[in-house]
Amino acid sequence: MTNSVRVRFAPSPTGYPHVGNIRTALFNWLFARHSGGTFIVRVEDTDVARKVEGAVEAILDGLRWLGLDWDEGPYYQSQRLELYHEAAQRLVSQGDAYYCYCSPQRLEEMRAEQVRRKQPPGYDRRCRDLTEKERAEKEAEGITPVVRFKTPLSGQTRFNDLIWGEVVFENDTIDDFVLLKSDGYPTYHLANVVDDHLMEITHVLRAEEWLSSTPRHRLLYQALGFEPPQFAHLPMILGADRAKLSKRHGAVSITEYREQGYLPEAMVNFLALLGWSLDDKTEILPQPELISSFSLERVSRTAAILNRDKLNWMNGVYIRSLSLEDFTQRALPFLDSGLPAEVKRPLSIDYIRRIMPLIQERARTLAEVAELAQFFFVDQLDYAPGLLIGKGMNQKSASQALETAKQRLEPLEVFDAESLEVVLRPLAEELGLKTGQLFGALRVAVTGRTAAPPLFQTMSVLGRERCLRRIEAALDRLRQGGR
RNA sequence: GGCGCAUUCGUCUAGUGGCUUAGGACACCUCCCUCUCAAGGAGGAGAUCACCGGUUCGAAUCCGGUAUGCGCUACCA
Repeated sequence: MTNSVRVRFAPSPTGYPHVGNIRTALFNWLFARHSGGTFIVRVEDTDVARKVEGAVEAILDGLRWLGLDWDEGPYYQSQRLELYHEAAQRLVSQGDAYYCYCSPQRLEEMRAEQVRRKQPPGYDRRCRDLTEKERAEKEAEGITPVVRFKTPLSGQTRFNDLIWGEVVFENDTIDDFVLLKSDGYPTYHLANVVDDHLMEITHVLRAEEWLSSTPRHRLLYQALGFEPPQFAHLPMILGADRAKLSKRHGAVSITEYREQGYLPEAMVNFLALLGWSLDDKTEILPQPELISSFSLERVSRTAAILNRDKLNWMNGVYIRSLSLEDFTQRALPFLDSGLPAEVKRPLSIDYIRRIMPLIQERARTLAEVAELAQFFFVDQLDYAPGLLIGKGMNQKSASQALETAKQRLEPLEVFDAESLEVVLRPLAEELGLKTGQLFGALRVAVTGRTAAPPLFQTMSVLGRERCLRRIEAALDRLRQGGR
């Protein structure tokens, strides 16, 4: 198959893998998997100054976590420098590029002047038509030049973006951009075009911020005699204030989402729906459905804001869909790191297995599991004594209720949910209380909170001794509170 | 400043000239279920489809202008 799809995810290791980049990777991956094509990872490490240690691993980890497996790469542009040099050289000898000896200072001053005069900033092309003699003089001064592209001074560059339709740019608005920097590294523009050609990329799916650069790339393809790929620019993901995503928007790195207990499957589903939709109602689309239904035609053109509430909801949906064992295994590390230090380690897996059914349907993130289950593990419960006294009750009736309950529970041999219900439900009526009142007092006594999993199941897991001890402690609190 | 692009409930979105009194989801509110919470069920509120003008028998959908926002305008990607 000569015409099969080849796409790439081309991150630059200048920082953490934020959700916008990851969403771009996802769309590339979905597009490749949908069409039976090839997904390639290429690290664009051409900016030596901004390179961040460990960034590549973080990016690759993020992809692996989400299950975005790649078929080729990762390739590193820093290891392919000759290729870019050759291309630049060829462009120079063809007359499509030239050496520029302007100093950074001169460029900066020039730009400042242009801005001051409210003119469009851009290189003034001083070195575009240097004579051999002038060039030789500059070389003699020991200046290492950059290579600039000789952008056509007139005409238009147009292309048909798969998502945005036909886009037209006037060539005279594009300046002579740099292809090769003086440190020998290529700029994004050169490296990107050379590699996309060499790697036979058929579709370039990248963020919208590249739309304005695309005419430069088209011009380069043309000058190099390469067949350009199809372009599809993806809408951006913005922060809640509609500004470009940055650290102050909270979690922006995909690794943070993992740490906060989001499931990769939920993350994939959620991210896929940021800028893409199947129809007017389908929200839950697990990976296989995503792959089979993904299409560029249904990618939207408007920037999206990441809605945490909806992510939380969706993560809850995925958590509930897990098998109990799977959920337990995934929750384990979060329990281990989230439970107070005083709780003895290693945690008992058997005990945890009995707790998790009560937690699974209530957790929206794995990180919440530790908090939701904490009272199952700690020795001392910490709560305000007033919580023991429910609506329509007072200290006396609360004490009496707990005291009586304690007496009835003590002789119980079987301490399962059913037996507990048989004993406690009638007790409420006997005490002249509503079930909510009795159970509420017991719930607080036994869990320290007013919202918890169902009482009988909870008590059953806690066990008779622990329940009795906690009820005793609650009675103590009530007595102290009354002094 | 120049160039490019966008604009439907708070947010994600459906919608490509009549099927639309603009549909769904999250969040919010009410009710049901119920020992609390969660989940689930039933309802509700929430969008003059940015604005102005035009084309048309008919426009969220087509055209023009304005506003706002975003992106690019680096020897960053």
